[in-house]
Amino acid sequence: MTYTSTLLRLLDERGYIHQATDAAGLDALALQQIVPGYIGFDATAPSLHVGSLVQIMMLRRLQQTGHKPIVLMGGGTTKVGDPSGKDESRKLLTSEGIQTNIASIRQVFERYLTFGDGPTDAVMVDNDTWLSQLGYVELLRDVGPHFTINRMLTFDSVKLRLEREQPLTFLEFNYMILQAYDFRELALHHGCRLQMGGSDQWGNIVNGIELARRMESQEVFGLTTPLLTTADGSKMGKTAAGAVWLNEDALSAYDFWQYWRNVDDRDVVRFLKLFTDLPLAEISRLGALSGNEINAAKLVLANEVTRMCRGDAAAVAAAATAASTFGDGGVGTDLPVIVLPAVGLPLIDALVEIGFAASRGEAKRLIAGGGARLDGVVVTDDSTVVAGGTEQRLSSGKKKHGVLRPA
RNA sequence: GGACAGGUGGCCGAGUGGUUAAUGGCAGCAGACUGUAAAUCUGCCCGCGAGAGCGUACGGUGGUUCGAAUCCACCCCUGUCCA
Repeated sequence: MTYTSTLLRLLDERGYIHQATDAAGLDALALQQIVPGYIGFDATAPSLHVGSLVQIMMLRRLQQTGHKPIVLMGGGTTKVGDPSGKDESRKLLTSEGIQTNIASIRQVFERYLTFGDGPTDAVMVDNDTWLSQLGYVELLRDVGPHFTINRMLTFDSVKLRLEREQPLTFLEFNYMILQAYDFRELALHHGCRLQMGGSDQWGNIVNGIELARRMESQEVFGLTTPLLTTADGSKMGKTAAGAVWLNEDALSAYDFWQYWRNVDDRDVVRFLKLFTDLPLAEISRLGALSGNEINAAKLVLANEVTRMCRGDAAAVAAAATAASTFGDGGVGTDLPVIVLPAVGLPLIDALVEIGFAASRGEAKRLIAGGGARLDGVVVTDDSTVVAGGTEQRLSSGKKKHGVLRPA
């Protein structure tokens, strides 16, 4: 399908579109007016991770093409817990915890979007402000008639849980209703005409559209992104060390940069389109690189994404550290550092302290397996004590490096 | 409330009295090969301890036994069907 609006053309070219409820209608709307569009985000953790980055980028694209992004924080829905794609119930958080998380998450959005009061400035809203005001009886009366259980049972998020014979509580079952209510609320009070989200949110989005239509006679649209998996089929954003967090205090810029530097060859072009602002021509040039040369494209990817998410200085420092660490065996400024006492430090303790091993036993196994290195030299004796006095580079395998620095 | 089926290590899933810290798979870590990629192959994969070993662990609590994830009792939780 060819689009005429800059919004849909951009989204289409760069690979954001998976499904749309009425692509032609949305295209036409985007030509006529500023389209306020929203995406909902969890507030379950103090930081979002790379898994949410496509959605953040979608909002950025919306703003880039002259429309208005609405960031919906799920302060209220987080109290309930989204059953979509989860095979077990989520822990419930306290209100204070949720508010702290929202404040922390907002910092990242400020790097991607321009907030303010202008017509295309981004706004952030919290669905707790209206959800917590809802009365049960009123909700049943106003919203209840628009949902049938028959239909609700057909949604994948619900079906999956039932098929797997896993519990799905009434609380979670109601999640889709609350989420649908959000769309109706935003349509009513913010003129919102579009909800976007991952493909797993399709059911929720469609519900919201129907509810807005039935209650407000307002035509609104839905658009989903492909569920992003890495080329080897795993969900994006999880690595050894855990999730790839967007907030600086949750994951260092160096590790963040490394994540992008190490993506699968097959993902490079796709990621450049989705996660950077580089022109498509430049991206296809980079994508044409083959073999060893593709590493140049990965460098660009890591630099660009880190710059956008963490700022220029962080990106430059991370790149420099990587160049030094992998290039000439030096130590960059971004590597993790622990203090090396003058009397020295047992190698096992150093590995644990710097975080390369979770326990002393694990550290020993690492050493026994030939994975521990001091200044690039493999150490196989687990009783080794690192001598104090001089700075040394401690490594676990070839990729994880840290610095032991005399006090 | 009743009948039945279940609850095992991060996940899935074997195991129905002893050599079981518990088969296998996934995930993870390390090694080889490479390009800080993928695929493949190899080793490791509860904690403490230099080691012998010790401590914890199969929903919970008690019990039977020389010995229990495995048997018994009660309890908790989940599912399916019935009321």
